[in-house]
Amino acid sequence: MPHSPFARKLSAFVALSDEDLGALSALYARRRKFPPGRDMIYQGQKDQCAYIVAEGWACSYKNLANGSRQVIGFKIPGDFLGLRSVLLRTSDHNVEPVTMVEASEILPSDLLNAFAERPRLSTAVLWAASRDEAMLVEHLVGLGRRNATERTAHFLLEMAARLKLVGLGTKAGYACPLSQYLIADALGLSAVHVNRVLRELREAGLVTFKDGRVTFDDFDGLVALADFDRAYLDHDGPLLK
Amino acid sequence: MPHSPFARKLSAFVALSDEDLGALSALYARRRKFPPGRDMIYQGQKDQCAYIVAEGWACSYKNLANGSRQVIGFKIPGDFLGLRSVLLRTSDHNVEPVTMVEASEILPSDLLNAFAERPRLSTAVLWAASRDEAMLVEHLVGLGRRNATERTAHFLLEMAARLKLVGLGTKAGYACPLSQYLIADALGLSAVHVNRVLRELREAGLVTFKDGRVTFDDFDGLVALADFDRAYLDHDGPLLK
DNA sequence: TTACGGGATTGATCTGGGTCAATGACACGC
DNA sequence: GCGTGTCATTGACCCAGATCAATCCCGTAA
Repeated sequence: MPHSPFARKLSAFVALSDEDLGALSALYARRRKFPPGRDMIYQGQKDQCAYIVAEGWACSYKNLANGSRQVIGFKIPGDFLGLRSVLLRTSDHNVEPVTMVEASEILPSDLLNAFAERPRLSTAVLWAASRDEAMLVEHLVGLGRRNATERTAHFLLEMAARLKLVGLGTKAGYACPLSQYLIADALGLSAVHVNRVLRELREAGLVTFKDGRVTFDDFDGLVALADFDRAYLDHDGPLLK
Repeated sequence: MPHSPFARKLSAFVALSDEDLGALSALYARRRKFPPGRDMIYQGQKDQCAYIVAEGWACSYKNLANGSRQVIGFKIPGDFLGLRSVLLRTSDHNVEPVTMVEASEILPSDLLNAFAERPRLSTAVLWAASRDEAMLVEHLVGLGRRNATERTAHFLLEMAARLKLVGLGTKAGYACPLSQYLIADALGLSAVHVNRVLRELREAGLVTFKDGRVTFDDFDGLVALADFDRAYLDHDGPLLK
């Protein structure tokens, strides 16, 4: 089974036929590279393509009138990107490559045709979208009701769980290319305060964030502190067989 | 066209055939009532039904370990409810009726069958989910980067725009059954502070929130204060014809 | 008619996290 | 070898919004 990480992710939820898988891989024939420094998707842009990330990290964000910005989420290999922009026809956010990103481009028309012809594929993508939405909800809850420490701990754990699923991390830690500024924009904090919180977590012997790497010193302790429940990232076998 | 508000909403985006519409209305044969006081959906519940709200307001929320809670969003007539719970097979949140709610129950199996047989319906629901996600993103951005006043103003405007779409509000105002406690839990603030912010907005001649009613005294001024852009709630004609 | 309970309202006080400012530590292009 | 830019780090101080504590209003039940 020479499937892409994305195909593997979808198959875990909705059993896809060979035809479905064929239609899926036909979608992403065109592979593109995006160096950091220039956004892949711009807010307000119409008829935007969608992408499936193959390599690298990206982040989706929104700029506010008051000059600040809020990072909505980070995208890692296997993630779908820009689905909302395609369906709503105008992108409501920007996407910026954090590292060099390699992604397969999907034309809106191809995507909609595939949905029309391969209903299972459509359900599978709807599932993937639901999973993304669950992460969004967790993020929202964190911004609304968790303090800076819990929020940071939760964030580091969520990334660990997501990366582990695509083989880019273990319970011990993972490579993390994010600056403290980016993390601050994701967590609704200032970079200065993120720095302080990371120090606290390190001094408490919970996690170490250093030189582009997150190392868990006390995984269970961190889970307890963050009240982290990974249920929202899991699933237990295909819904449709 | 004796369509439900939900069918009308979907049709605005994806042109649905009579067969599609038939399949849609077959889905929600069973109408149920939910009085306030008992949740319609519980976190952790499996094999949850989905609902389409016909009457009343509900709110989805999550309880945290630290005792606080975060309201994810409010559901009004025409809204789909519990789609994520069906697709992920376990509900990650609670849904509580704010007023008496009337809703059509949809069995998970019926929903999945309808998706398999009516691809357009599936795409239409995916669109509705994207629209909900756009609201979620706006909410997240508000919690992360807007201050209490902007956040409150934005919230009141968003509800106005949504209610207007289903004929429950005008530019002048709308009936709003929410307590200040509920609004606080949605905005990540304390009820006391929501009260103060509402007073400020009233004294500034922008909006009045009183006796279960929101009245706009200076709509444009409020839009300016909140940096409100309703693009994320709009769409311009069917994507699929 | 009184008691009661859920909201709304306001004042007083406290604090988590922001802001400002300075200093290091590298990695680069020239 | 030397500027220059980006990120990390730390200290000093400040403020938006939380918390605590009353009071009020009003609908409902006994």
